[in-house]
Amino acid sequence: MTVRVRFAPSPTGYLHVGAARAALYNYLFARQKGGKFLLRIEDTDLARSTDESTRSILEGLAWLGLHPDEEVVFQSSNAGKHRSAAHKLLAEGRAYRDFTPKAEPNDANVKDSIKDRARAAQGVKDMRANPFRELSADESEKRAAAGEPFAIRLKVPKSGATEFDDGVFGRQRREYADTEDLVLLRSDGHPLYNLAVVCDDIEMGITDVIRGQDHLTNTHKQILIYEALGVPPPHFAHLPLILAPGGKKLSKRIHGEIVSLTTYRDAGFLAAAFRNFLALMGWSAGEEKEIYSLDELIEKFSLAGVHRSSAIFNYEPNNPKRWTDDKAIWMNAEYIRTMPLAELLPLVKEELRSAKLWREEYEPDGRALTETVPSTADAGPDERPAGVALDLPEHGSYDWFVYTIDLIRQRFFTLKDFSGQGRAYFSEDFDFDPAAVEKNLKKFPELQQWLPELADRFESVFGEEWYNDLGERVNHPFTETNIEEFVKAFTEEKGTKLGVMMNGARTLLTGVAVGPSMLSVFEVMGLEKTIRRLKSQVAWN
RNA sequence: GACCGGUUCGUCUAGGGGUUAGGACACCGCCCUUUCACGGCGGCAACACGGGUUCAAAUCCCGUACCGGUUACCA
Repeated sequence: MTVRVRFAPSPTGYLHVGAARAALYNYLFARQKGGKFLLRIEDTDLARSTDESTRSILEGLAWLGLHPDEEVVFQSSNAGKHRSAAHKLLAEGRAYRDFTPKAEPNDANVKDSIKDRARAAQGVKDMRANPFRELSADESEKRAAAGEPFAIRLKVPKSGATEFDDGVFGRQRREYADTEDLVLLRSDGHPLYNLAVVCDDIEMGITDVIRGQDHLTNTHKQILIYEALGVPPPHFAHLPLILAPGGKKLSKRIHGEIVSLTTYRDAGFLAAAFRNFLALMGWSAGEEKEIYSLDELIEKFSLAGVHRSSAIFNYEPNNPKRWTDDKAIWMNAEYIRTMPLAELLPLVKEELRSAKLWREEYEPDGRALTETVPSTADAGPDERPAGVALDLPEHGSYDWFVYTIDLIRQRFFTLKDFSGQGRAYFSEDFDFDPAAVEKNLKKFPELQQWLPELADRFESVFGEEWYNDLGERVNHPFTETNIEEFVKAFTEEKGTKLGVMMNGARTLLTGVAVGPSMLSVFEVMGLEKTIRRLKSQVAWN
């Protein structure tokens, strides 16, 4: 039988990282088994469901690359079928009308009041105590016909137990006595979750239900419904929950946008990196490997490798450096510095574009950024693209762009860094990090004279261009080797350390204190910008 | 309260009767270096507790503690 799994979120907010992980596991499972991955939006809670939420879920899944194989199912459009299933069970005597007046929902703290009520009952509640359970069919019909409102409840047998083998948690058993006569249909005619899920899963031909552990006890109720309906239940597998630091459930109300998938997209995470991180939250292939491509995840994934214990999603709200799980941040950085440039470049392009830093010259006709480009990070000056080593006019070209990105990506954590920390590479309008100015400039006041002087020297040595008859440049090109020799001599002349000069220059050129080798920075900025920025007094004021 | 689960470094985890309990992130130190959040080397750091079973328990059994889930005419 072909495997068919589904991800079934309710559209009552953004896509939660835990839900995203459930979607991912479903997807991996389906792909590995050659099955289908389906999406069903459980929008039966009219009061809380929103279209915006549905869009956000769809967006999030698309970002992660989890595309459903069939048309999206909206649960609300199946309400009629759910209703008739309930009535069928009623007609067969497997369910009954409950004329108990509906209790008023006590607002915000429903969960707490339920818990309190249960605690007060001391756990000795008789689940079969409903007086309408044994009401005669005639009487029941009569009252219904008279217009008295009623809910339909499943008639759970008095003795026995539901059992199933969970793909993660193993054999599960629950006495009927512990399961109430659950409501299938509300008195206003709306089907309830457990009925809707079962009906839809049957209708969609779901073979394996992989979902959060919070549904583990629901499963027993659902099996009861399958049995009443006379349909064999699918396989079930429940996933451990993702907790916040301190061991509490990761929730929107308490933990805010940290739990939303879109937060990560918007913060400059790579989908591949976050997917990789998510896959490892609660699953392991049992090997010492951390970086997995999607294909590898599909190949290696197994329910047996899913843990039974919940994982903690670590983060520190007030620490900008650790605003989310540090392993997630590390993994994103790892992807940024090691992934093929052809995959990274288009993402950087998008980032620069949205920061208004993108220039069409970086991707001229016939040179798509998606074409395979070898990393030049370890290449010597002679092996680099021509446009890089020769300063203008190639400066700002495709080759310059590719080389620059490859250079600066080594120390970046997110795509945002390309437009933030890396802004000075693409724009004249960049800020100076006060800490960098303090540490690298103000601490050495002489630099205010020296650096502009260095600029003048640069100009006289590298500025004029002479060419021979063949059109080859014969004077000093502004390249690492030449710059190094020159700056060293200049530093010696001033009687200071090379580091002082270099770091001062770094701050003026890039606005920050960290980055690649300063020689590369000079080269990549080009002579013109280097001179202008070394002379600028903006940072000094 | 009841039912169901869980508990290996701070975090993610490997290991499922005999291991110096392994890796990764984070952290610390050293090296490289013009800086650095790159890289290299090294370090710190864990089997919740108590009983059993066994020659031998992180690993199997029981109990306790703690944590989580569920206990709706929410999903």
